[in-house]
Amino acid sequence: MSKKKILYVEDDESLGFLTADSLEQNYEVAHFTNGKSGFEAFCKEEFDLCILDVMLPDMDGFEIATEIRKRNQEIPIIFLSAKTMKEDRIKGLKLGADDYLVKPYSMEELTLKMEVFLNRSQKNTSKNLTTYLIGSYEFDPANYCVSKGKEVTNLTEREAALLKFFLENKNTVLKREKILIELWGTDDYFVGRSLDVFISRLRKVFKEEPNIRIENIPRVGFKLVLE
Amino acid sequence: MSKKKILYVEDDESLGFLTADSLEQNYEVAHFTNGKSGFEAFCKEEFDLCILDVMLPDMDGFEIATEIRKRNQEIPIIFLSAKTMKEDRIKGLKLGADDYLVKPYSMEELTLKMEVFLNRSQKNTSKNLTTYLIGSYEFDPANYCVSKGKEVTNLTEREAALLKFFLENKNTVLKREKILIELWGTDDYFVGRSLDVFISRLRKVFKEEPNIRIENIPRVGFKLVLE
DNA sequence: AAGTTTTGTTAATGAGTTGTTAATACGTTC
DNA sequence: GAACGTATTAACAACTCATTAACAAAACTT
Repeated sequence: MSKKKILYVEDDESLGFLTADSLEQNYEVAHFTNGKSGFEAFCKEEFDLCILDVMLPDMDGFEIATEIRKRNQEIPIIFLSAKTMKEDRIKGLKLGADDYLVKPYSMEELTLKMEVFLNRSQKNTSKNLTTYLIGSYEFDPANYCVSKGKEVTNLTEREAALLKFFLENKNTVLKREKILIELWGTDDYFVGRSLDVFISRLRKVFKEEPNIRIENIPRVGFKLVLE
Repeated sequence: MSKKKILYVEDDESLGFLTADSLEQNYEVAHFTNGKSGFEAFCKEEFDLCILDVMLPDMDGFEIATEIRKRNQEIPIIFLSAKTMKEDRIKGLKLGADDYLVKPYSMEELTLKMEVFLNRSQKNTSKNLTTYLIGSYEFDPANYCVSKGKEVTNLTEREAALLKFFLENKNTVLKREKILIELWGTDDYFVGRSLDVFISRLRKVFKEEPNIRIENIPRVGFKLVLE
């Protein structure tokens, strides 16, 4: 099945490129950094879903949405906004947006919403896995628990999300910022420290099995090593 | 390139042996006639692709696939089924099958699909689009590591950057200045000495292989020589 | 050949990062 | 609003790595 085409208009450089990069794993992403070029792209090509930042140079997200809706009543539109402002939210939904995400949002949150609208039944199949085997442990991401024989350890939501992310990328280095944007939606000193705390907790869960390791690459990130 | 290993589980005698025979021209085939032994083989050996009949004694194709997916999210799985039943097809795909063939299928059809997945997974594994071969070592710049067989050495960020720069310019002289400006952004006495320290460390990584050398051209720079 | 500069290597240093545990804040449920 | 579970922040210990230092070896200079 071919990748869905996403129109993504976002002018914030760091957030935009990181998000686009992350989305490109599962979608074909056309990323524009100003309203006008984004809208022009919409007119030229066929997309499956639009993600629009509200505040943009040239032409704001609402204007783009208005024009898009004149031409296509079906295509899902998701707004992104730094503001929580209720009026914005309502304005967006009135224009025919399908959903609204307030920054900072996590990639997890975003892709989840996207999936709902694209209603992809057989998505990245490994993500629908019931359980993962990790050494002699079994991890059930839906139920937030890790078991070894009869021994069951409950994980918290974040612990489970982090572990799942590692498993989807096992044996490869995940950069700190990538993890943070994916799961927390931002990347600052404090969420960074939070990540370290969760890493520590996950290590504790698997401490008995020395061939399950979360290795640190200083100043870069972490790698889940399974041998 | 060595032959790809195929796990093939099919209980129908005449079809199974004929197919296995035919596949053996191009692949290394492990053929099992019941679910349990097929799955056990999967656990013991490393395969490149699985072909599973749905209806099998002991353990059906879906069960095998479920267990396989817990252990390996990447390996392509192709189901074979006598039934056209849509539910079966969907069930299979949900379990993470990559394709589905309805019997009777032609060998041509089967090998075609196999090739698609084998090529794809080959590309996928090299999604670290640049993994360099250095003698009997393999360097993965995205993962900051050098491996020789099962032995894996983690490099630091700087070591990896330097090694990558050398590999991009192997067998050519890199001026000190150029390396320093490229990687450190400046060129003074102290960063120069730092470079020398890193050169020394990289040499240590490859010290066992005498035909991997970082040669010094006095007052000019260094050259990575690979023979 | 003696003196000077450059490079090789190992070790010491220090800034910054990470590991870990505890304390606090937050949100939910009753 | 108390009790609970969780995420975040704080605090401090431990560690890592790039840099600097120190000294040895090699390469140039005169």
